[in-house]
Amino acid sequence: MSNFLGSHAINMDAKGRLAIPTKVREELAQLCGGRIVLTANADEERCLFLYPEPQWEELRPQIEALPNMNKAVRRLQRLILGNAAPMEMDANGRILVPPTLRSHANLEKRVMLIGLGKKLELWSEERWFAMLDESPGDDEIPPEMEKLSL
Amino acid sequence: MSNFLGSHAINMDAKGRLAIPTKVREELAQLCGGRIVLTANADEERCLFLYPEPQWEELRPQIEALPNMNKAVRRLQRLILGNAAPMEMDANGRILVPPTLRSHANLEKRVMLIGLGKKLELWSEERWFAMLDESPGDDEIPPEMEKLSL
DNA sequence: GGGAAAAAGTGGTTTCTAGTGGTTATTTGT
DNA sequence: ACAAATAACCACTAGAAACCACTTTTTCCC
Repeated sequence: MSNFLGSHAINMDAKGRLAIPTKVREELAQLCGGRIVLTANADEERCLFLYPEPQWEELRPQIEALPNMNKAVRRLQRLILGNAAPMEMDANGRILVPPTLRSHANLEKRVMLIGLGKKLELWSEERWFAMLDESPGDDEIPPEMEKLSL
Repeated sequence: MSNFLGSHAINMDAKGRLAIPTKVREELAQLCGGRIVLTANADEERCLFLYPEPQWEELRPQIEALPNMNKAVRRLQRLILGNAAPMEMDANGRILVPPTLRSHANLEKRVMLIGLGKKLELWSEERWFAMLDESPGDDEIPPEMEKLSL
């Protein structure tokens, strides 16, 4: 089972190629033979999701099946399905980020790759740290989270 | 069962290596073979958590399983999972603190290692003593705490 | 109480591999 | 068919991690 953790600062070169860190690369290799799906996220946060193919194939039907008379649902479908790009790493463990996705998440040279269990997130370094510095906001905290003992 | 207690003042060298005090080192060795997970904390307090692997593996699934359409949940997941770094001590009982975590907790040369039962906390010496001087704040006190008899 | 030995803390060095950039080949579109 | 853009391949460099050596402190024994 996939279990991505930790944050990695990586550089995108002039051609839009991203070198996946060795640790992550090895996990991806044995998990899905390097076949991944890159897509936009659903929220206002403007980062990219990177799913190993099996995890993606688990998620995709659920999103497709959502009843979409609701505007928020249509938006979610358009963002996640409409931006999905299947790809493989090259011989050096790099992926080529499509220009559309690059601009969606505002990726320039300095990029953060964040492991979140079953998936990874790609952030522009600037936005990642800006997000962390923000106040937690005043969304109500779900009871499952209240019960945690860290 | 782990039961870390007490505070230790330790020094970080120029490469970001932290020598774990012998007492703690021995506890970690027999508890988890020296395999630990270092991560950021979830609050505004800006210190690091140090979990023995078994304790971490108890906590991790709970955080991954949280329903994350909620913003506060996503933030928690990104902080705790997204900063988690599994590591082992080197031959001299030292750990290498990743630069990201170093700056998250503002760790420089002088660092405090605090035992809190199942986990340890890492603080910059400066922030540790500043926190102790602060007033307790005005969060409402949970009923479990009200019932304590110290 | 003093000295010696062992253990712990500290800093440096070397080696290897991951990351980076460039070059060539191939494919696609005009 | 030719040109441009994309993809695969190859080679080099810099940084990290493992290894090693030295200094300092503490403890035990004489």
